[in-house]
Order: sequence, then structure tokens, then C-alpha cells
Amino acid sequence: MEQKPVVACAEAEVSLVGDTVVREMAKIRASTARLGVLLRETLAGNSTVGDVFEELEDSISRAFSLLDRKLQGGDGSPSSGHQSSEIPTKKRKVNLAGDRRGGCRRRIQSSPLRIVKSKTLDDGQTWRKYGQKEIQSAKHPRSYFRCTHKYDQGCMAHRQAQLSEDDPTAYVITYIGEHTCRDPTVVPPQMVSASILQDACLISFGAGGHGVGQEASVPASFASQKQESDEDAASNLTTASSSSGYFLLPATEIPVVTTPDVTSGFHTATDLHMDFMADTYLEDVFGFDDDEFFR
DNA sequence: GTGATTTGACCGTT
DNA sequence: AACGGTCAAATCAC
Repeated sequence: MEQKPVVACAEAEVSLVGDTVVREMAKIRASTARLGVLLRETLAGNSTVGDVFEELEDSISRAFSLLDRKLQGGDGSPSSGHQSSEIPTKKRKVNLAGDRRGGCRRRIQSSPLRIVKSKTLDDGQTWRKYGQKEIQSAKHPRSYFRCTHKYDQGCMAHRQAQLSEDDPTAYVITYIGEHTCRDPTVVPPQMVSASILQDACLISFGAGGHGVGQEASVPASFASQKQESDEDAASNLTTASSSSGYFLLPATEIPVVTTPDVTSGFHTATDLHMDFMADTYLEDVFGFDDDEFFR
């Protein structure tokens, strides 16, 4: 509508970028703190871990201070202080009027997210398809799935599946969120023998915790059983830690795993075949070519 | 009959 | 305004 002076636009843009950076930094710090708590719990007594995390947290704090000073020196705009992880920026209007149809809650990238390339949609989980959509820049439609246990166990895991552009015989599956459900038929994690683990592929679910000491929260069902959980079994379940860790997948159908935190070094998978990572993800997220990266 | 899938519409975000 | 994610009625499959 109204024409803004160029300078004002540029300043606004800088401010916006700064705000975004601060927000992302806040997320990083919060996640780091959570991870630190988890690690300290599970690796109690290991002072090295604690030291490393203190270093990490210190670095983040210093970065925050520098960024804040920089921004305030600039336009002084950032209303976001250090505790800006819950910035109420542009809080979306919530439709309280009852009709939730089509309520779009576009995912904020804070959810753990993994991209997997697989020949099959069957990953051992029980999914319920709730939508399909033609995507503008893609040849193939995208299918939307939620965990079958969304309502009975409140599991918020989702996935999106789309035929690969490169290889139309394979699906590019994006896993969003973590399974907090537990299929009553699943053998408790402690019962999984080492030999089974050797034949399985672990897919790490990012943000919540990278599976270091997360054995108690091995999640969800890898048994491919089409059943909604019955109440008895569900009531016997301990509340699954929301920071759960892994899917176990049959070795015969090891999908391609792509993970955003390739530098974390936390992969515990027996043998991730990183050479067939979904190239698009690396390009999109990191802006580099995986061919270069994995050379 | 019950649960899963399909599909058009809705609506928040960009 | 376009796009993408979700809802929910209609339909299908067992």
C-alpha cells in the first residue's frame, strides 16, 4: 500500500533478520539446555559431559550478548531479550468459533524432523492418512499421515510422503515430531536383544534428545500391527517421554536416513547409509551439496 | 458395521 | 493472493 522509503525498508529488514536470529538462538539455547538436563540425568557422574555442555551454554550466552549489543547499537529495536523463546510475535488469531475445519497450523520448524528415502511407505509404524495435496513445485502429490494413536494416546507424530522426483519408485518421507505413543503389543525396549538391534536401523529423532541414554523411551511400535490400542494396555503404559528417540526398522527395509544434525555425532545407528541421503534436504537446510559433503 | 482412504474446502502463513 | 497443512463428509474395503 503505502510506499516506504528505501532506507526504512532496509532497516526494517535488518531488524527482522535480527529478530529472527535472536529467536533462533533462543531456540538453540532452550534445546541445548533441555539436552543438557537429559544428558546429565542419564550420564550422571560423567563430568566430561557436564563440562562440555557448560562450555556450549557459555558460548551461546556470549553469542547472545554480542548479538544483543549489535542489535541495540543498530536500531535498538529488539524487544526480545534473552528470554525471547516465547516471543509473542504475530500471535495468530485462533479460531475459537468452533469450526476448526481447515485450521492450518503450519509447522514451526521446532519439531524434530527427519527425511527418509524409502521404497516403501511401510515403516512399521501405524499411520493414518488424512490428506493429499498437489504441491506447486513438485511432480507428485504429497500425502499427509498422522499417527494412528493421535487421539487415543495423543501421539503427535506426523509424516509426509511424496514420490521422489529423481527416483519415482522411491518415496521421500518426512517425519515430523516424535512418537509418544506406545503400541501395547510392542516388546519393551529393555527386552530387545542385541542381536535384534544389530539387524535394525535406528532413526534418530532430532531435537528432543539424540538417544544418548534414551533407552527408556524407545518409543513406539515397530510391530506393524493394524490396531488401535485397547484401553487396558494403554493404561498400563508409562507415559512416554516426549523426548523419545528412535524407530526400529527391519534391516530388510532400511530406509535412507537424512538428518539435519549431521554434525552432532550422535548417530547410534548401526550403519547409516548416508550416501543415499535425500539430497534436497541438505541443499535446502544447509545450502550445500551432499556430493561435496560426503566425499 | 467399523475403520481407513479420498477429496474438496477451509484457513493461517508467507 | 498463492501456497500448504488440516479437517471432515463421502466413499471404500474388509
